[in-house]
Amino acid sequence: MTAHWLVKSEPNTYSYADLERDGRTVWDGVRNNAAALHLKAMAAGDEVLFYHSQEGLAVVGVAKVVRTAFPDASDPAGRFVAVELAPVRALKRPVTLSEMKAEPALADMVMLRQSRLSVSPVSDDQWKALLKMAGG
DNA sequence: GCCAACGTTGGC
DNA sequence: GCCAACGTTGGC
Repeated sequence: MTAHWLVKSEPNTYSYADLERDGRTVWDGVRNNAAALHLKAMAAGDEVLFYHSQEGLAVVGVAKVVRTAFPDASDPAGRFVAVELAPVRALKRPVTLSEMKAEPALADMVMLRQSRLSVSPVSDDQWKALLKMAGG
C-alpha cells in the first residue's frame, strides 16, 4: 500500500504544467522540519496531489515520487532534503480549496488544518474523496 | 494589502 | 529554557 501526500506550489513559480513539460523535477527548497519529515517518509511510487497556492487555490494534478529523499543541494546548511516528482495526470476538474473546505470527508486533512505546511500527508479516504470530486 | 498562523531567532 | 520580536506563508 502506497502512501499519499499533497504538495503546494505557487504556479507563478512552478505549475503542474511546468512539471508535465519537464517530465520530472527536483522538489527542493522545503525549509520546514515538519514538511521535511514528510519528504523523508515518501516512498518511490507514492502518489502526490499537486496544489496551486496563491493563484488558482486548487488541486490540479497527481504526481508520483520517482526518487526518495536525498540532501537538498540548495540548502547550504545541509539540513533539509529533496525528492524527485514526475507527473501522472492532470485532474479532469481541479478541486478548489473552497470545495475541499466544504467537503466533510476532508475536514481532517492536514493541509486544511495547517495551512502553511507545504508538504502534508493525505489519508486513503481523503485521497479517494478528492479524486471523486475531481471527476474520477 | 492585510492579517492569522506559526516557525525561528536571539536576548536574558 | 523562556518568550518577545520578527519573518514567511498563504488565504482573503
